[in-house]
Amino acid sequence: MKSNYSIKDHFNKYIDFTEIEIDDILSHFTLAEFDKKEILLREGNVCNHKFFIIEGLVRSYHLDHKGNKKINQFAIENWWITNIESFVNESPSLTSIETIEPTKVLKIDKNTLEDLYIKHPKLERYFRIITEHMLVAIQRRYEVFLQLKSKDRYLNFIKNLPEFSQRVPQYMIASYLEITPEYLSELRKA
Amino acid sequence: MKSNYSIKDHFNKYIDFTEIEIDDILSHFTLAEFDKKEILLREGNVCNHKFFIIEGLVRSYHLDHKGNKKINQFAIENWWITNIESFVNESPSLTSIETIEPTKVLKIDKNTLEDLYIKHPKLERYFRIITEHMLVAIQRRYEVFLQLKSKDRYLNFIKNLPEFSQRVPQYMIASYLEITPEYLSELRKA
DNA sequence: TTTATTTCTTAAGATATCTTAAGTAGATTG
DNA sequence: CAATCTACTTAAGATATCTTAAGAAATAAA
Repeated sequence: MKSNYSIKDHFNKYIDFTEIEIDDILSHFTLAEFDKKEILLREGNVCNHKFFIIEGLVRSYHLDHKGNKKINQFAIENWWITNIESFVNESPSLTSIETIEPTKVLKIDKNTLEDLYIKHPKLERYFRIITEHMLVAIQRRYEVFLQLKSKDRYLNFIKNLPEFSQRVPQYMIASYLEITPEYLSELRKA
Repeated sequence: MKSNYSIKDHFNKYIDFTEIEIDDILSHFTLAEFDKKEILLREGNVCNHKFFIIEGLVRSYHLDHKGNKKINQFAIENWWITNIESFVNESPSLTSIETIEPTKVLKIDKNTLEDLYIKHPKLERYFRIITEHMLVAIQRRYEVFLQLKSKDRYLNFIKNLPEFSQRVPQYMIASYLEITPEYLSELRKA
């Protein structure tokens, strides 16, 4: 495992790992590469991995009763993505994770990660902290949601995640914002 | 610190602590008692504590632009509550936490908790796991939200949290479900 | 018990957002 | 370059939900 990926910086941003520790940890990660529109996790399967995105862009979605893909997460470089519910409970995932751009990830499976927690308590600390941050982020995201009307959600989105508005097609943003593409189009005009 | 509170069982449900460990950990918690309608955390202050509810019922809310209290969380016996964003970032809390019933909590402040993490890595593991579970719960909650219309959100709520529908007044449930009390009333009739 | 406060209900009109259906522009493939 | 598919726009009518205002019922206080 090449060990000069950006994930090293990410680890060190939160925890003071030694070079040795990081190399040992990273030696248990696997690099995987995907073309665009490839599936990392398929709805219905158990999600056994956490994915760290080295390069690229993915979305997580589920199919609603009409067969529409409802997007609940995007992730880009230096973000973790998984279906946490499936990962924690080892239950069938309610979402699929699919690339939007060609994507490289480092992935680690649950059992290996559990072993690493024992061997490297610092790693468990890292994930305790990361998980807290995710909790904050998701809470903030949904609160914005509940408090803002469609138009303001959209403005809020392009302001806070400008990179996404460049790299993600409009209709996917609409889906993520829980707006119909038609109505978003109208809002953008107004 | 009396150490036969239900919190012991809660710890042991996730992690195999020894009696000694738990007693040491609990010796750093403080018991606090509140009447109904008392404030545990006031919007604008930094939330330095995590609260474990021994007995009672609380809500977390923030004031919207019209001065309405928008409830974003309830918590009862054996639940943790805090404002995680404020706690993690040491930023002013965007929510208040207030009792609905007379309530007893065990509370621990951030610095003490950080020290305990060092002394008892098992405790850090406990919170890593707890935090993952919260992440799952909040994600699931909001996804229900985005997918269901008002009526089904309400039915879903009384089905999954029947205890709350008994102990919490209707207009607070309406607030939590992001429905006006008038419309909820109408939905209940229909 | 009487009064005051809190909680719940009813109904009419207003608004945000969706649905459907069609058309246009842009991108990708043959 | 033509053809096909994908993404975006427009507009009319339908629906869910909110707003406002008022009154009824229940609970707590005096």
